[in-house]
Amino acid sequence: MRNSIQRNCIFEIVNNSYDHLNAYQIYELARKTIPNISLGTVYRNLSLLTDHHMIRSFIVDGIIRYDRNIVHDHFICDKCKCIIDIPKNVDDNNKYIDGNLVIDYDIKYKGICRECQRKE
Amino acid sequence: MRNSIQRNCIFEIVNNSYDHLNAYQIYELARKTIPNISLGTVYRNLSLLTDHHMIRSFIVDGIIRYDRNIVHDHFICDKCKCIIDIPKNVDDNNKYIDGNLVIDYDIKYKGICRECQRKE
DNA sequence: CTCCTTAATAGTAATGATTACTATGTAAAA
DNA sequence: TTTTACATAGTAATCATTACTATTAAGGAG
Repeated sequence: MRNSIQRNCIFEIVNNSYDHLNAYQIYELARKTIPNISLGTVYRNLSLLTDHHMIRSFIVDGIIRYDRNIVHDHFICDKCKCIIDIPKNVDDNNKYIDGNLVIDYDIKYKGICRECQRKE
Repeated sequence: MRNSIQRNCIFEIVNNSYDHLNAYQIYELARKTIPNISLGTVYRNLSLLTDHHMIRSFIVDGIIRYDRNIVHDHFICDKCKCIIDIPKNVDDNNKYIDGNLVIDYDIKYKGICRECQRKE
C-alpha cells in the first residue's frame, strides 16, 4: 500500500472515534479536512484498512460500521439503538466446535441499555 | 394476522429448510407453489413472521437470511462460506453486563469448517 | 532531480437488496 | 350477505455499496 493523505485521514477518523461510524458518517467527517474527497475513496479505503486489520467492521441492521482494531463485542439497545462496547470475557479462538476450527467470533448482545432502564 | 396462503407457504419453506435461505431464494421456492407470488409479499411476510417470532433472521455479508425459530448460533466458513448451526452452550440471557440488560445474544463464529480442513 | 510505472483518486454510473406505493383482491367479522 | 380492513401483485423508489474511467500522484530506478 502506497501512502495516501485520504487513507491516513480515514484511518485517523476511525481510530480516534468511539461512535461506531458508518461509511457516510466517515465521509462527512473526512470532508472537513479534504473537502472534495470521494465517497468511493472512503469505501475503498475502509475495505483496505479492514483487510489489513488496521480497523474492524461489524454490521447493525444491514449497515456496515467501523471501529478501532481493539478486540471487543457489542451491545445494541432495542430502544435507543445505541451501541456499547463490551469486553470479551471468554476466549474461544482457535478452538474446535463440532470439528470446525474457530478462528474468531463476534457476539452481538441485544437488550435494554443502562440509560433506557433508568428512564423507565 | 389474517390467514393467507402466501404467508403459510413462506412459513413452511423457512420452517422446513436447513439451508439458511435469503429472501430471493425463498421467493424462488414459493413460486413453485404460487407462480405469481410477488417478491414484495415475500419480504413483507418474512418481516411479519420474524416480528411474531415464528422464524428468525440473521445477517451474513449484509444479506438477511432466515431460519427456523430454534435457538442456536452460526459458524461461517471463511473458505467455502457455508453456514453451520451451532447449539448455544452458555445461556447469558436476562443477565446484566455493565448495567445493560441482555435479553438475547447472537454469536457468529468464523473459521474453517470441518469439510474444508479435510480437503487441505 | 527527472522519468516512469502503477496504485490511488474524484466523479459518476451501475448494482442489488430492500422498502414504498397503489389499485385490486380476499379473509373473516357483523 | 355485506362490509371493512388487511393482504396481494406489480411496479417504482430508495439507499448502501460497488464498478468504471479518466486523471493524479507516490515513490523507485536511473
